Amino acid sequence: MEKTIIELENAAQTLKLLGDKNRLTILGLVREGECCVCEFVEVLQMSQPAISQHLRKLRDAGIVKEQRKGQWIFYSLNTSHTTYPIIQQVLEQIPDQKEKLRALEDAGLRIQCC
Amino acid sequence: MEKTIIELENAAQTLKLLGDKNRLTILGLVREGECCVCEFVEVLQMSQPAISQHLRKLRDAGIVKEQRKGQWIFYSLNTSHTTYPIIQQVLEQIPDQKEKLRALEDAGLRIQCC
DNA sequence: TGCATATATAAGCATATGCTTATATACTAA
DNA sequence: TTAGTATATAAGCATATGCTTATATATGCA
Repeated sequence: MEKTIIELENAAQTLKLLGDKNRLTILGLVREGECCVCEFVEVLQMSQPAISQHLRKLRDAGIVKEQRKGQWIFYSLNTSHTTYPIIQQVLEQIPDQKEKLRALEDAGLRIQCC
Repeated sequence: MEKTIIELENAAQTLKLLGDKNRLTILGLVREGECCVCEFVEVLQMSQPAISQHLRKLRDAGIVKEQRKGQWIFYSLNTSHTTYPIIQQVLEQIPDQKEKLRALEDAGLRIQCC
């Protein structure tokens, strides 16, 4: 398997974005599959604009990509981005967020908007 | 091989520290072996207090450890720290800093103080 | 068309960050 | 003991960051 070396400056910029508890949780969530904004709002218990601003940073950096589906916009990991290997490695070393998504589903909040 | 999961909050704090070009370079350097402060100053072309402050953050977080040898203080990776696996994975994905250390040695600046 | 829902953007503000300069501390050697 | 070298700390400042509230935009549906 060939190794892609990520430029130090790009890596630093990406790591800076990962270095926030809320954004790291967002990435932990999309790791499980695409999520829409209202789900992040619910799981993180943050205001919608705050979530939106975090998502914008992640999207501007190419870490996540968005896809509109009618009324909703879904975010997912951008697996084809240069820094994806770093993201992947980092996410493998933190607790997964499956439980939070399950709780959301149990509360009927996942179906509600997706 | 057993997997150690790093708490999300700890991971975020560590990643925030890695998310700085200069600190990431410092870690790239100590990855090759212990280095003293003056070497960081030389390689990064930054002021001594600026380097010192970066080192303090890394040390306070447990990412690096220090060892005084006479007049000099050497820094190295703290391989026994909880977040070491993350550091290790990240460092494997960025360009190594061997060249810079070699240049330092060629300039006689490595021997000078170590 | 008009209203409700989902999301984005803008402006403002408190706090965090990363440097600078000045100074303190610790060690070495004359 | 005194001077020199290596490093740390403190204070100050400009800029970055992450929220808030208010508002704009886009879509779906009656």
